[in-house]
Amino acid sequence: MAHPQTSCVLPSAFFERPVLTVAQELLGKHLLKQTLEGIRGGMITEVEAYDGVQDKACHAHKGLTPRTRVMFGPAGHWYVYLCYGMYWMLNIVTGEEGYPAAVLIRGVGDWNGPGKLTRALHIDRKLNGAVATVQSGLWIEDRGTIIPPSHIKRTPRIGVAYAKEWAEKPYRFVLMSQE
DNA sequence: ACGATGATGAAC
DNA sequence: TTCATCATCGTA
Repeated sequence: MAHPQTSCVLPSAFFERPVLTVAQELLGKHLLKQTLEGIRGGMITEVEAYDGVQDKACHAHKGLTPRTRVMFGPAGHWYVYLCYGMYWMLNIVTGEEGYPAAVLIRGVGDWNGPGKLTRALHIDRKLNGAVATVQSGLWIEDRGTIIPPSHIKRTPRIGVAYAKEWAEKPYRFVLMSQE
């Protein structure tokens, strides 16, 4: 049997698609960070989609501001912001340039929760606006894992009750654990 | 159930 | 310049 498929760094074209498509397909991919101790990371297990100015839960709902500028830019760049004064949230920009959308990475490997994984991987504002490449030190790889649609659970997003009807949309994707 | 903790955007 | 709000988490 042939050697298992080699790792492939996701190219920007992967992210230049509708945010719901990208969010779903990010499950099973590997988030990797270059640290002083070497390359660390794990499989992406939970994500949320934030979709344009019409999405009341999306920061870009307020329009183009200094904070949301990265989301209006080209796909494949990191959008990192501080939440509740303590936790860094990691997002990857998707879709066409000028259309503000991004995927929030909420679960990686054994880290459950968006603030825990950024703390573990030392991800902070220095990566805001950077491109997801090996050179930038934070990237995503396809290691050949196939995720059947039946292993993906869709639910409303977490912590966005203020978004009214948009809070109910099933924009959260969770990889169900398998034995 | 609640406090830590600071950036953000809007109001004044 | 002040204010309410906030895509969270650990402790109680």
